[in-house]
Amino acid sequence: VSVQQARRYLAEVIVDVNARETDRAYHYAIPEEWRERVFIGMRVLVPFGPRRVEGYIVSFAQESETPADKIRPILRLLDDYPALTPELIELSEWLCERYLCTRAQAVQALLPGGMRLRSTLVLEASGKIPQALDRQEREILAYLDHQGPQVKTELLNHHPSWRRPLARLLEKGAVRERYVEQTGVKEKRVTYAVLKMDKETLLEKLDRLQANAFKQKEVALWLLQHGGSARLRDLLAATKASRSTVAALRQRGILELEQREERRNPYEGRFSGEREKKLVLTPAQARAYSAIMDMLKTRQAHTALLQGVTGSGKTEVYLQAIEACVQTGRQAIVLVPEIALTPQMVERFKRRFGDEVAVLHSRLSPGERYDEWRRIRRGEVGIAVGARSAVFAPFERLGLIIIDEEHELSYKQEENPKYHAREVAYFRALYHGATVVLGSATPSLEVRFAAAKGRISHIVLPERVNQRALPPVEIVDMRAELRQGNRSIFSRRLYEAITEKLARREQMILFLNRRGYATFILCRACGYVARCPSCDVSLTYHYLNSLPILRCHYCGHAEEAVGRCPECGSPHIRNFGTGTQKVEEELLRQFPGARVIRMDVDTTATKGSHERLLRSFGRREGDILLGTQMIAKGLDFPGVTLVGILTADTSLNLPDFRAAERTFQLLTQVAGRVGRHEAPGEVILQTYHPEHYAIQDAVVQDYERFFQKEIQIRRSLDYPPFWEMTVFTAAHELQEEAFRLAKETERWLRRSFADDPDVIIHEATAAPLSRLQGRYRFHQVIKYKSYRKVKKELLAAYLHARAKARKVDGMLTVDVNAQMVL
DNA sequence: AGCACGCCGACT
DNA sequence: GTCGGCGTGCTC
Repeated sequence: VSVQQARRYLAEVIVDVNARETDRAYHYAIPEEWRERVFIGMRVLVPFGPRRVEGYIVSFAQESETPADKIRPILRLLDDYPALTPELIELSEWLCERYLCTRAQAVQALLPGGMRLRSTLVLEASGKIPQALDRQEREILAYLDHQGPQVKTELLNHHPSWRRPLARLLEKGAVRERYVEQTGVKEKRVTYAVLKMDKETLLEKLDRLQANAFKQKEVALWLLQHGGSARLRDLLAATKASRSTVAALRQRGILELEQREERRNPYEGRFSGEREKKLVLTPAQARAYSAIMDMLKTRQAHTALLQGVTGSGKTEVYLQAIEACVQTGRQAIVLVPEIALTPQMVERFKRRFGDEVAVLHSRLSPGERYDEWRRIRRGEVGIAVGARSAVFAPFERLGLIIIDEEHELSYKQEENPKYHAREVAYFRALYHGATVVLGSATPSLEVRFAAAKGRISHIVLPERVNQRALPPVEIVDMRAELRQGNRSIFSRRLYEAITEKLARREQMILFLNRRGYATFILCRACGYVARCPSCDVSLTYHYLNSLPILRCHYCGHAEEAVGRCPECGSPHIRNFGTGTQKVEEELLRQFPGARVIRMDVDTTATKGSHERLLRSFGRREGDILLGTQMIAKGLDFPGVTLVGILTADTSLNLPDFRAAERTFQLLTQVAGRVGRHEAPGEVILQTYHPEHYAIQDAVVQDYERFFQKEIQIRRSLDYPPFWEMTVFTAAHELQEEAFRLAKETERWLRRSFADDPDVIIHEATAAPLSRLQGRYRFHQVIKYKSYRKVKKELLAAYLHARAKARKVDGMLTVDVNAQMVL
């Protein structure tokens, strides 16, 4: 240690500047007085050109190639502990290589967003006024005097012409620049009042107080009753005392005020009681459990697919494996799709493990998130449950990573770094010798294929815990309905079922994968369809506070809906397709008195609304839960006896190679919401493609049959899992330019991989979403057998094409191991 | 990515 | 002459 300490002269620092040009370590001097307190992985504030930015120490050095006069000292340590562990530093490096992102982006993904430092340069009048000032200089000074200090970049954005006169004012000293660092979330500190003497001394001392010091006595006794220390706020509230009373007690040395750190606990006061007991495992569960135990015990990296139908008790296996893992002093991460991270799911973990589990999800405040993260970082908890980014939970003795609903697309991040949580889990498992368990009723083709090839273990839970058969699924051919004159959203069969369930006061779930009112609007006179002005999609009809508006689901553009066709003026303009809003309206019309709870992005936008709606349905305050994707997963309501899938085809018609897989998974998932308890359930599935294999196989819940068919298609069309796919996307305001950029990428790739049989380079083509936010989009797809063999060339192609795109004001992005091609 | 600098055509 | 737009280069 002492040798290392002695050598801490220079720190190699990654700066939080997201640019290729600055994507490397910079050397900074470590001020002498910090040499004992500086560690690898710490966040620091450093000068960077004319700016100050956040940086991360990735190593120490004694000497540097950089001339000594260029090396500047670290300005500040941002934490008193290293935010990044050595493993996370390595992981950030791996993320860059794997997903072709910058180091700054990689590190940002690893840390809770709220803790990032934001530095702004603020201008203020110095009060010193030189004599010779021109008109503009006087104007700026007057502005600053009047409006107070201004953020420099904002000021110059509003008044670009002020750049030069401002520079002169700075030189003359009439205006000052000052850096303001917003440190991001910090520990929450709360003032406590603490008694400074024992009971006897206190009572004695109180006796000797003046007779009229009622309040002081009251406060001191209250504090004594409450264990000698309490939050100052609580004390003042309870005793109705004022600060001056407390100050008087302080003066007499009776109590002292202390700043204490306080945890922002999102589950304050809940789950503190008795822990839920383990359930008795079924023989199949016990076999799964012991298979996982065997892998854990080796302390070597292992992966297993845990495949079990909905209701087969995967979660109980997870819980017991986690418990065993934690008992041996190792830690566990559980990933759940954000959409399935419902209160029900969190409660299950909290009831079992109480405060031993840290929960990370998007509905926490930045402060709560930071505190949960720090409990993990300090090793105070052994378990982290969360969505995708929880895979970065900074544990140092990781033993087990569970990815539930492994097939979910949300495990792939859509922004840089475009990582897949499963791949990050593999990296971490290798580092720690940990076990990865991938759980699903409908595994992704990649994972199921890996199990078939023996690359990962395959554990199967063949039946439901309660031995209840899966609910019968009935297909309704909507084409036949139409032929027989039923133009309603509800088939006659579904209509009857809803009527019957309502009469019996049973609950039901209706699923529709589309929000809004109508999917598009069309003029029957001239064929005009309302489209987004900046994206290549039709606008969706919504009601916002009972006002009809047209909205783009991709960029958020909204416009008022008019009763006449803007092209030909015809009044015969009407809605086609159906969204959740319209279904809700139809339900209320056709089933008067039915209580409908609608759940989609529009009704769950505000904090807590998601939980509120679910709880309300759980308390049977609604008969029908109508919703999109978000009701497909993780929900468990004993009273539900009917699931209606209004159109099973929406996802089937997506122009993506995973359309069939997605459809099968979604239908199986939704059907699984019913009949988990005593009441038998049924599922009614409406479709225009009853003969499609994804639908046929979902109806009988035959994953294996689906897998066999789909894997053959993937093989014959050269899709994953046989090839990995990387997609370059070129975007430009002009269609020709976007195409040219994609073509340029294609050309470069073809030159790099001449006739490599392990690489397939596709022709540049228009993206299915051919225009987005005002830019035309073209794809360039490349497939390969081994990333290791192509990564250098991929990076070169990317940098080349990106540089070209820059020059013409275009965009070029890359998605390594793309999961979706839209 | 920011930010400053410096060049150059368009104005008072 | 100066103003304002934009390309270029640097950041330990």
